[in-house]
Amino acid sequence: MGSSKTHIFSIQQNDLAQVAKVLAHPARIAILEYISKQEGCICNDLVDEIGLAQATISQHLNEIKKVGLLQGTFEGKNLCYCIDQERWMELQKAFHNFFSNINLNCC
Amino acid sequence: MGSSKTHIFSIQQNDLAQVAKVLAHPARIAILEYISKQEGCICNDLVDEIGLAQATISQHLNEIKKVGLLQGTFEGKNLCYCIDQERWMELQKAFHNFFSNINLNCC
DNA sequence: ATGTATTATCGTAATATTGCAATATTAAAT
DNA sequence: ATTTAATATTGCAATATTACGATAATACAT
Repeated sequence: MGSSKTHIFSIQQNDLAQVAKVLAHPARIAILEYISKQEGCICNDLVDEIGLAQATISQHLNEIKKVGLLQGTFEGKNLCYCIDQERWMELQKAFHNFFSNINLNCC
Repeated sequence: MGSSKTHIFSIQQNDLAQVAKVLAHPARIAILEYISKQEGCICNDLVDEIGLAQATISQHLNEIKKVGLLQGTFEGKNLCYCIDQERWMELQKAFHNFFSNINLNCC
């Protein structure tokens, strides 16, 4: 074996896990934090800022994009990555619900 | 290579990523949800409930335990796993801060 | 002490992730 | 059309994760 048995879990459980997986790497946390600090974002800045190879940064950006957290628009010759506000708040709510709905009165 | 370059990131970034990693598997989401629904929790119930082998469940529980989210106390002959309230709320706050501190006014 | 039930650990195989160099693609400028 | 700069893709190696059967350890009951 080795692959996750996703089919035995609910869509909600798989979705939350998938989003958490994107946040489960410090480089992607750092990328999201850095993008949010800028007014815009040129990807090459990220390579200097984060300290990973350009190819690696590009792959991480792709992972973030895959869960819908990035919007990319062109600005001159440079690609400008932005955080998708609507999706961001959706995930914020999903995590909030997960943490809130857990019943802690045990033992 | 293949291993994460954790040393180039901040402690905060690594910590949040590590916790997210625990939530990055539907089985662990399901386990946490199930434990919270019970008044107590006998691990064997989990095997029936989740649908993974006993060894696999035990490993997942260990991952959850490693980030301090579980308290285990003995109750008769069965081990009773409980969610650690303090740690839970700490993580809730960490995620809340992460989502809140991101500045979305871009592009 | 022995048997039974529950949980943990070990060993192993399959798959996924991480990272980078090399190369390709893309867009703008000359 | 060529050159230049930025980003994406490919191919590969190293490491991590997921899963399970087999086995060990633990706790309780007899």
